[in-house]
Parts: sequence; structure tokens; C-alpha cells
Amino acid sequence: MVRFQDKRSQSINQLVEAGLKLFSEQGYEATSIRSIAREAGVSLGLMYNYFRSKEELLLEIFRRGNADIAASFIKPTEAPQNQSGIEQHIRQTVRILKEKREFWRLLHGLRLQNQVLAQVATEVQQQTAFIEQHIKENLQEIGFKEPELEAKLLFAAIDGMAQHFLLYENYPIDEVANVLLQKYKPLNP
Amino acid sequence: MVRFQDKRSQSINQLVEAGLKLFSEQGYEATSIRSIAREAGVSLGLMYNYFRSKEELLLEIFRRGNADIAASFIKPTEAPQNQSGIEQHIRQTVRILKEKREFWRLLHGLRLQNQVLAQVATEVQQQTAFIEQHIKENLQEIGFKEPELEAKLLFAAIDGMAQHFLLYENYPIDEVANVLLQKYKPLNP
Amino acid sequence: MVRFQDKRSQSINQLVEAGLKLFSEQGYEATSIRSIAREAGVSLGLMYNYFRSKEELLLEIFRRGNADIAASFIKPTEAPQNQSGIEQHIRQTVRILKEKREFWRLLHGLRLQNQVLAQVATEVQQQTAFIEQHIKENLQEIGFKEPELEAKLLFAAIDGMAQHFLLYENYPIDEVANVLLQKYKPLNP
Amino acid sequence: MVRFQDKRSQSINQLVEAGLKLFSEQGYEATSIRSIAREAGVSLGLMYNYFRSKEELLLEIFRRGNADIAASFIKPTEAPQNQSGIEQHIRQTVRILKEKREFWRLLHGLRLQNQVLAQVATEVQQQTAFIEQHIKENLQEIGFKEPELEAKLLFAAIDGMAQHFLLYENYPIDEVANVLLQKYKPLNP
DNA sequence: AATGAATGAGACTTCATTCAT
DNA sequence: TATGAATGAAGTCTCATTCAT
Repeated sequence: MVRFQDKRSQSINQLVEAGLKLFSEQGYEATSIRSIAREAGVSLGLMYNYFRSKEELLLEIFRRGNADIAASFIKPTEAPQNQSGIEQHIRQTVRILKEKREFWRLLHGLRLQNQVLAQVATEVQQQTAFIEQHIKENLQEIGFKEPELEAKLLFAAIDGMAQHFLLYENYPIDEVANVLLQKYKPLNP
Repeated sequence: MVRFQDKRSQSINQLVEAGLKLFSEQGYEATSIRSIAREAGVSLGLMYNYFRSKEELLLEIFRRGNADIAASFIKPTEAPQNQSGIEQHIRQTVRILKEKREFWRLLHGLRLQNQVLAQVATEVQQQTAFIEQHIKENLQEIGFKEPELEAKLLFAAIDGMAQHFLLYENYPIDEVANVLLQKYKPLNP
Repeated sequence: MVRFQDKRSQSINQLVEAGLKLFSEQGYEATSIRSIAREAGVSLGLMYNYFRSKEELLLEIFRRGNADIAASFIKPTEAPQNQSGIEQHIRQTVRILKEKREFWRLLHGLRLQNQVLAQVATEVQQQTAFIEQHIKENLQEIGFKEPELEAKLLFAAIDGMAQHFLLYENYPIDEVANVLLQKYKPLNP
Repeated sequence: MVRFQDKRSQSINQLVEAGLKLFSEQGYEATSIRSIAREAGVSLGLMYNYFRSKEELLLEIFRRGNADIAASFIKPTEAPQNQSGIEQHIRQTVRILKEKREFWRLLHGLRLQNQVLAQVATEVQQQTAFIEQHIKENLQEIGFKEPELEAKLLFAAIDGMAQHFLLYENYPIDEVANVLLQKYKPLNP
């Protein structure tokens, strides 16, 4: 029983990973199920024992990716305690971007043009809203006026950095993030 | 003779417009030639009298969109003369974003699918580099240190704003842009 | 009136010639009407004033080609009078092969595989039978036994030579024809 | 596992056979994949599980046909030992023509359409050169002068016979071949 | 559970032909 | 007469999905 579970899990994991890799490299539409199965080392038919469709696989990839990220954000990171909330957020984002580059590429590549993502739209929106709220509170803490709009701006800046990081090889995201952080030092230290 | 030219141009325009609309809404791969022809109100095969392939149509859409944008940026806008270079750049970007929303959606949607864009990739990259350089010079003018990284950051912020504007209905881009501008007031007025 | 006739004839001639060239080079199916019109320097629509269809054009090409050849065979060539009938036939065939290479290529290329030629099948068959009969009589004249089968064989040899001449660049058809002629010298000079 | 192989082979064989039949009857270009699938009794898309393209199917047909013929020529036929090399060659050719009529039709039909055959052209040319060489040696053995040109002639005659056999129903190839053989009896018995 | 053979809808593209001018 | 824009059927090929083993 346990063995079955193991093999099952292993195949699923391989499929999810292969899907993530290929979807993020080539795009969702341009990637064939067959190539994913091949990359995963799993037969074509077996895939359909685990996922009802190509779309299901994409959704599962999203669910796992989002869960990973949420976990990463939530877990009490070993961040130095002298960091502000903003700094922690930005540094964490940069770290996760590097760690889960493929997933972010997929997400950013599809969010403007795929109907499939409509299915997880609410999840994504909630997450987005949560992040924005989080930023807003942190900005309020350090005395920013118009925290609502400031949060939108900072969120945009972070997202733009992420986009460029995903877009260009050798993008100096750490340096850019540092410059960004300079602008959000606590006003009353 | 003149009539032929007219009909020709009209059909091409309709195809380009339909392509822009559908590509930007659904993505390049997910949009069929048939649906473009239907949207353009012409027959299935007509596209191939004017474009060698689906990709050629995309390229023409890009060429026209880029030309439009370049014209918009270059033309001596009726901007008040008391605006700084940065302010002009941001305000122009926002204006063009609103005017050519569909085109920007297409551009941002395809940026990460580099397989599709192989042909326009260099053009886009040149444009990008040009914008960054432009920003950098403007930042230098108003006395920013580290203009290189500052330019990368500001570019990212603008790009992120654009991304969010394209992504969310009713995104208050003008207000967010105003907040952004506050941070780039000339240091020595 | 005469001028109209001239222009009309000229266009038709150009179309027939272009069709012959392209059909023989690329094959009937692989050649598009459009490319023929372009090669002929005639508009696409005009073609359909002269030929009801692609097939019609092919048939016209055949009619003209056959007529040419028939004329060539029939006309009292300036052949030396000391040649036997066989020699005249072979030498004429070789000459016409060289002169009308394109037409022969087309004919040989299509005769095994085109339904279209079914329409001229009877004509072709008559011509074939006529040639075979002609050869047979000439063989009888110079005393061959079994002239029926001998004619079939000689016809096959000539046809094979033609095939190889059409197939290979620099095929030494004159030399091969000479060797062939050696075997059909009149028995009683 | 074995079953899969069997089904695979069976489908491939059916496709190859159907392709041979239809290509040889109608020509390569004029034969649609759909009609081949129908003739083979399989679905439209199955061909593409085994062949990359229509042209690949043609190539496989050629490979198999050539292999068959090579095997036929090479195997120590039960030919009477008192036959000369020439006689063996001609008799074998006639026998194989009858046995593999469809394949020869295809081969002869495509020889002049060199666009299609680009890939097999070299193979065919090698085969041709080999046959010519073979004939030449046999002619030398029995004392022919000018064996080079004589070989070209005899090859042409055999090829012409083949062409006519493929072209006309009820062509008396055996009788014609006999007449041909009379002319190539060993000079010094 | 696992395989991969088989299916057929639908994609892009070509092209003979018609039609409006 | 002459043009070439426009049409749509049909071609090759891909691919998600189902099915028999």
C-alpha cells in the first residue's frame, strides 16, 4: 500500500516537475503532453491516470507552486531581527524569485493571456490582495502617508523588478533591490 | 487601380486589427487564423494573400504598434514646458498605455514566450535598452547618484505599473504615477 | 480587330510556354497557376479568359506539342536521301528530342501517373500505334523477320534512349543512337 | 509488449502497402494522406505515429522496394546454368517487373519528378550506375566492342521495354525479351 | 498500474477558381 | 480586355485524449 503510494507520488512529482520546466520554457500552448511525459520518464497513458487533462496538470502545478511560495513567506525565516517589515518582504521575494524562477516565469508568462488561469483567478487575486495589504501595513508602520497608493506603487516596483529578473539574464536584482530599499528606510529610526 | 489598393489596405488593416485584438486577449498560440478572419470579416484564406504566415501577421502588428509608439514618444507633445524629463516620460508612458492598451497587453504577454518572439526579440531589446538609457540620462540631469541602478529601478517601477494596469480593471494608474513622480522631483529646483 | 487577335495570341503563347516550362520542371501537381501567370507576365484573372482551368492549359500544351512533333516528322526533312527509313526515323527522333526536350520531359513524366492524360489517351495511343507501324514497315523493308516484335523492341529501345536522355545530363544520345543504327543496317545493301 | 510490436508492424505494413498502391496508380502529389489511411484501414493521423511526413512514407516504400529487388537479384536464382550473364539479367529483370509491377510503376513515374525524389535520387543513381556497370561487364565477357556505349544501349532497351510493359496492358514482354536476347547471344559459343 | 497504439478534431497553409471593378 | 482581391475546399500535420492489452 505504502509502496503504491510511493510510486504514484513519484510519477506525479516527475510529471509536475517536467510540466513546470517545459511550460515555463516553451509556453503552455506550445508544449505537448507527449513531451512532458517523455521528460518525466512516464508513459503517455499513465499521465491520464493522474491528471484528467493537460489543464489539470497546469492547475496542479499552480497549486503546488503557490503553496510553496505561501509556505516560504509564512515560515518564520531566519531573517535578522533588525530588518524592517518592508525589508523582510523584499528580501524574501528576491530569494523566492531565485529559488522558484521557473514557476515565476510560468506565472508571469501566462497571467496576461491564458484563460486557464481564470480558474485560479480568485486564489491569485486573494494572494495579491494579501500581499498588497501586507505591504500597506508595513508602510503605515514606518509612517508613510497615502499607504494605499504607496503600497500599489511599491508592489508594482517589486513586480517590475521580478519581471525584469525573469526577462534578462544576469539582471542585478540584488543591487536594484538595495536601491529600492534605500527609499523605504524607516523614517524614524 | 486605386480601388485595388484601397481594398487591399482595408483588408490588411482589418486583419491587423483583428489580430491585435485576439492575440492580446487570448495569446498568440491560442488564437486561430480562422477566428482572426472571422473577426476581421474576411475569408479564411485572405490572410495569406498579404502575409506569408501567422507569424508574419504578428510581426506586422508589432511593426505598426512600435511605429505608433515611437511616433507618440517622439512628437513634441503639447506637454507643459515646466515638466522634467522624468515627468514627461512617465506621463507619456501612461498616456500611451491607455491609448494602446491592446498592443501593450500583447507585448507584455509575449515578452516571456521568447520562442514566439525570436524575430522581434532584437527589436524589443533595442527599444528596451533605449528607454533605460533615456531614463538614466534624465536621472543624471536631476542629480541622482548611481544613475545606472536607479534607472533600472525606475524602469522596473514603471513596467510594474504598466503590468498591473494591464492586468486589473480600474487600476488607478494616474494616482500611482503621481506618487511615483513625487519621488523623482528634481533635487535642486 | 487584328490587334486584339495579336495580343490574345501573344498572351496565350506566353501562357503555354510558361506552363510547359514549369510543368516539365516541377511536375503538373506541384506547379501553381499563379506561378505560371507570373512566369508568363500575365495576370491571374486573364488566364481564365483563355483557359477554363489548369487542366485545359495542360491539354492545350499537349495539343500544341503533339502537333509540333507530328509536323516535324511529316515534313520532308532535308535528310540525305541515302538514309534508310529506320535511320531517318531514329535521327529525326533524336533531333526532335533535343529540340523539344521540355515537352518530352513533361510527356514522359506524366504518362505513367496522370489521370488528366486520360483525356488525350486516344490521341497518344494513335500516335504510338502509328509510330510502331511505321517502324514495322521500315523493318520489313530491310528484311527483318518477326517485324511485329522487332518493331516493339526497337520502339522500346528508342523510348529507353529518350528516357535516359531526359533523365541524365550529358547523355551521349548521338553515340548511343549510332550504335543502335549499326544493328539496323539494311541486310541487303 | 510483443502485442504492441505486432500491432505496430501490421499498421506500418498496411500503410506502406496502401501507399505503394495509390502512389503508383495516381502519383505521389495527387495522392492524399487521407486516401492512404482509408485504403490501409486506419485512422487519418496514425501515419504520423510511424512516419514523420508523407515524404518519409515514400522513402520507406522505396527502401523496402529496393531491398526486395536487391534480394531478388542477388539470390542465386534457380536459373539454368547454361544462361549467359546477359540472359540472366534480362530474364531476372522481366521476372521482377512482373512480380513488383506496382513498385516499378512508382519508380518510373517519379524518376522525372526530381523535386520529389531529392532524397532518394542518389540511391537511385547508384543503383542505376551499378546496373549499367553490370551490363557492361557481361557484354565485355561475350566479346562486344565498345562495351560502354553498348551497355548504355542495352540498358536503354531494357528500360524501354519495362516502360512499355508498365504502360500498356497485355504488353508481350516475354516475346520482346526473346527477340532482344537473340541479339546478345555469345559471339563465340 | 502501466503501456503506447489509435483516433479524429482542428490547426496552419495552399491553391484553383470566381468576382468586382 | 484585364486586374488582382477574395473565396473556401482540401491538403498536410499536430496533438489531446481514449482504448485495448
